[in-house]
Amino acid sequence: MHAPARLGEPLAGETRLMLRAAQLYYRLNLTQDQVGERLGVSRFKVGRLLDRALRESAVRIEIVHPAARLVELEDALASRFGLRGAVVVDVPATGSSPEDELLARERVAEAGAAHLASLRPAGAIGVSWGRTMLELAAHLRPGWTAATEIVQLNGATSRSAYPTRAHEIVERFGATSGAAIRLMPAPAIVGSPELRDALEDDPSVGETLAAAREAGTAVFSMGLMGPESVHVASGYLGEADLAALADAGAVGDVLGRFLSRDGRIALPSLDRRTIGLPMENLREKALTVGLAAGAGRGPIALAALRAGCITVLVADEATAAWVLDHA
Amino acid sequence: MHAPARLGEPLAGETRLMLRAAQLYYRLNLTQDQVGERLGVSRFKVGRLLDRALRESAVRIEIVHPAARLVELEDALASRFGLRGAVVVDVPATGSSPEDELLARERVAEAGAAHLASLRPAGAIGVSWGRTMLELAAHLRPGWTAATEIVQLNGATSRSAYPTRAHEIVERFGATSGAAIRLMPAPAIVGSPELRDALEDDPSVGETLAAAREAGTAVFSMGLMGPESVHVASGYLGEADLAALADAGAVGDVLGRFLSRDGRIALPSLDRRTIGLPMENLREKALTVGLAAGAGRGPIALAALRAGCITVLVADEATAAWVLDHA
DNA sequence: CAATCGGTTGCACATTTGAGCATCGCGACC
DNA sequence: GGTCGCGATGCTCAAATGTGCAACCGATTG
Repeated sequence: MHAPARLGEPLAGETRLMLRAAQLYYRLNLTQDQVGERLGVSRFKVGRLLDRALRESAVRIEIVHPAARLVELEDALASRFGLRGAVVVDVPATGSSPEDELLARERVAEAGAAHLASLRPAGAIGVSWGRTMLELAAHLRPGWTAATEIVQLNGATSRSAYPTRAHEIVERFGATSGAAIRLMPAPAIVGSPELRDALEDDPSVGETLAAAREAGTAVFSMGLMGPESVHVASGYLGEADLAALADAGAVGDVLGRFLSRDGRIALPSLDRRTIGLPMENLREKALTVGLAAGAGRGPIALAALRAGCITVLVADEATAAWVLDHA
Repeated sequence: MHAPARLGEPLAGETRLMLRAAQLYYRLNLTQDQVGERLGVSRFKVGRLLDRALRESAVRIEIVHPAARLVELEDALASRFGLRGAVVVDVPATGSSPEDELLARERVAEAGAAHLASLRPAGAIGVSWGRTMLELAAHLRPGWTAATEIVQLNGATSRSAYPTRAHEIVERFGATSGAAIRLMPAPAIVGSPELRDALEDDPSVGETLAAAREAGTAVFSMGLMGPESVHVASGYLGEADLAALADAGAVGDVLGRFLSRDGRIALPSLDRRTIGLPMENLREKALTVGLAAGAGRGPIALAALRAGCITVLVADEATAAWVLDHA
């Protein structure tokens, strides 16, 4: 398109004029009028000269702020996946050591809390649990929303020594907003579909589940697939389930629902043993905030986006970049 | 002044907004109104955000055209020395081999011819001689000026086998413009002040000299000091004169007048033996175009500028840069 | 020599942007 | 609890800028 004046070519007078105009206009901040006066041409010509300079990219305008890349990623994510918004967080260290994971979680959770507050969600808000959610809850500031009810979205009562602390999360959401809370007194995953159905039919769980379906807003984090999943630590998943999930191509979970790369339920047999809001109900919500923090979350973030269950994604830079790279 | 957001700091929402505004405004060329609409803020706020982005240099506007540097040098020269104009020419090779010198001369002469034509000088035009002037004359296009008379500014009849070709230059100036010509039938430098005065008093030289004084415009090149000076080749300067000039700190010549670094006549005794327009008359002209082409011309160009005998300088990039560096 | 065509110029007018100013909200300090 | 001051906001109005259009210039061609 633009043939840059080769060095050694005689410089056309027009080009000289153009560059001089650009210097006066952009460096000295003169008006086009003043530039025209100094150069002895009309302001219209100056305007056209500047036009040309821009078109031929003789002047370059670039955004050099260190955070510009984050904003770019946010916009790219939002437009690529039709999101209502995206928040990409810069995390200093991007390794996968426990400390780095912790840091990423902190930063993403903090940004998630701030962004969630800025959205001022009303009515009922459903929340999941997990380390990132716990961190997010810790960052909520009193009065951040005027929501009426906080509902736990999926089962969490631990059967191991490692507590899920789901109640802490829900309580913190409630305490900071003044909303009523509704817990879900059930494990995340049980041994059989029949037991799952029985529990969900029981009012203790069923009423919470109904409220979860009604909530207009959902906030959840994305979990890794593998031995480091919280579901393993919490005792919901055993070796056999893990192996079956791996065979089925699961990449991680959302509300205890394990997804494969393409965003489908990876292992329906397991899904039928999972207690909590089903995928299809999550998809229907007006506002769903999904958090992905830490190394290896790219695949599940992408899967969740493909599943269409996210309207606002909050992620660290590496995860965001991975998602866009592989979309 | 501006503390760039350190990586790892939580990114203030304001900054996000600022960067987003900058992206939309500068990259997508939306109006501030449209940006405001998309970002949900007033156009005034957008304006202020963009202001801030500019002040904090989060956006950088730079002129990247390869010739931009030339224009910068031109402007710097013009303002530093109060010139009416300056033309700096890009010369591909900037060594000091004979071929490089030739190339520099060609390019500067070509640019000088073009610029001279664009100035449309009227009335009488005085010209000097030399290799650069010969080249310049060759580049003059018919009808380049409506001048009435072309006057040779200094003596040139050669006493060696190496001709000065001054008449060719003057004739070419005349032929391309239709102006009458006036040659100066005298050597550049003679053996004694008395002979100089006698020649200048003789009508043959005196009338041309008078016309030279009257001319409103002068065009001349700058010569090197040393054994490679055209005055040595033409036989005007001997070993003794060269040594004396060197002792006196001469750096080059203008119209056969050798100057020291500060722009003064380096060796008055030699100057009194030089035939042609004196420095003080050159200074009085409304328009004087001085050409400096080739390695080592920096010092004489600077000296001539300091002498105040140049209103338009035409030089190669290296010379221009040298002058500004040492001014 | 007239006709025509592409490209450039300046202009009137609409849009966009900037500057100064009154107002508002909020926190600090009496 | 009042009020003072500061920063942020939005407004009006003027300046600056972009756009479509008609006139014009110079070159080419029938």
